[in-house]
Amino acid sequence: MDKITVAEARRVEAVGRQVRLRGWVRTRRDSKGGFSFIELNDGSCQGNVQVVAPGELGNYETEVKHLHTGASVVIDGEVKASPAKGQATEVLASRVERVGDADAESYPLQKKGHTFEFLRTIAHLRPRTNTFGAIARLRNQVSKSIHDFFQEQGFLYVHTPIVTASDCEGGGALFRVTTIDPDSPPKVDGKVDYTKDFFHKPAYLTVSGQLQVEAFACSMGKVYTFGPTFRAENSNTPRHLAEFWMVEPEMAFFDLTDDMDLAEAFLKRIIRDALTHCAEDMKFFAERVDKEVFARLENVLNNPFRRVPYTEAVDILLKAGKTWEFPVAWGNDLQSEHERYLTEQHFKCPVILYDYPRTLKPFYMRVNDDGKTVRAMDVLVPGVGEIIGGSQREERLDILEERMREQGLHPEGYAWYLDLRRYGTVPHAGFGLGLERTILFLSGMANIRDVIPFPRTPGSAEF
RNA sequence: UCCGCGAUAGCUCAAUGGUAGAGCAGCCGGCUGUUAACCGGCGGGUUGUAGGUUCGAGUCCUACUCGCGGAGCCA
Repeated sequence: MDKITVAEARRVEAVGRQVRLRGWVRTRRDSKGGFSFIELNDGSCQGNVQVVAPGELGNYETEVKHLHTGASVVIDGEVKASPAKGQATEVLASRVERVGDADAESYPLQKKGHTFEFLRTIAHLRPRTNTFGAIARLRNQVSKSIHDFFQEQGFLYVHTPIVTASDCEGGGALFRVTTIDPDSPPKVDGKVDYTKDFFHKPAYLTVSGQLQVEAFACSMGKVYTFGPTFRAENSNTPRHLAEFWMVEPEMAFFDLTDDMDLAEAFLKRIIRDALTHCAEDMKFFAERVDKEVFARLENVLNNPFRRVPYTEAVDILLKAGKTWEFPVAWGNDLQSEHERYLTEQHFKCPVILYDYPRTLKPFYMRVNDDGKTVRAMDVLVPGVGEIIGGSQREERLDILEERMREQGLHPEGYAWYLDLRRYGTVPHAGFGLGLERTILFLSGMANIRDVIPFPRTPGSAEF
């Protein structure tokens, strides 16, 4: 008697084996011929295994015929080739143990489909559905691909801090971390005295591990960080979360071209792995979620990413003969409508835009010789828009300080970061990829709240 | 944060300002190596909240709450 998964039991090689299966009932169909069919799922794969429960079972009338959707069971039996259409194998049960019943009157999941909006209100039960099981497995695969890709290339995984005491990229997008009693905060000169706080200064949840991971790139060479990231922006859209996962590689002695090469290879690896290792789930997405998903992924996989300077992109947009909701002009940031036009209609393939105006990008991006642009790059893909943002970093101390002042930042607050340029500075580059947006792209799911187990958005931190 | 749409049974949705319904799910029965099974019966409602207009409001008006879509910000 081997304990096996539903995924194993569904394979024809399992025929003839005596096995034990553990899982949850998806549906039950009774036959007056004196037996029942139980669709069993244990999360190991998209499909269920059909269990045939004969009427001779001692608990057939008392328990088996009353197994509801959602009940947990242990099944002992023999895997057999299925005589009927719909599945290659089935399990003839010699024992069915009901472990935990699920009251049919109150259990919210039904055999039939539910809207994603409704499932969001029962986020603790939705992994028991086809779609969210598939998402969970895909998320796992993408996480594994991220580690595999970088580890195989000799990258070092660095754990950057979740709590940061430096107010990195400016103002209001940060969650404050404090142990101060909000009802009676210590005060000095009428303002809250953060020197009395846990860290003796204001502290926040990280918005990016980039600055810290640069420190390790400038000593270990090729490194990456992969973890949760927090934004307190009041964005209520299908593409934003207050808590999300981001992978950020950072490489010493890399220029912007090296950075683009890596980003392109990385994205293609993630897609290839998903198609190879999540084939059944990807097929489910193509059939039930987004019919275009394979075409879109093949397009990205099989085309070189078109690399276009920002200045050229602006020219293309100006000559497109279209009326834009937001004006196109050199120095203006590109809007969603512009990015989508470039990747979906003009080039019809993935596009990497680079060399953006210095006024549009953060202080740490390297200034080009023209003095007007910086070595920034954004990867745009059809169907989603921007999926990766990166840059070659400014390694020259004097220019970096100048850029900080230009953007109203105080170099004194970044002493440790400036030390990386003061002592043994090197050209280096990196990028960031949002995990959830990648899952949206891969699955064709429409709402980012449905590709993370427990979404956190403005006004919502349930579960 | 701005603009738009919505909220009715457990779920998905109907209902000219005039007695709140259907399908699915559930329960009971029937039938069947079934496949989102099928057939019959039964139970199920403070129509998001608070006001207002009206003889009469699920329906019209106001505010609020929540959800969704678009935009901004961004990953």
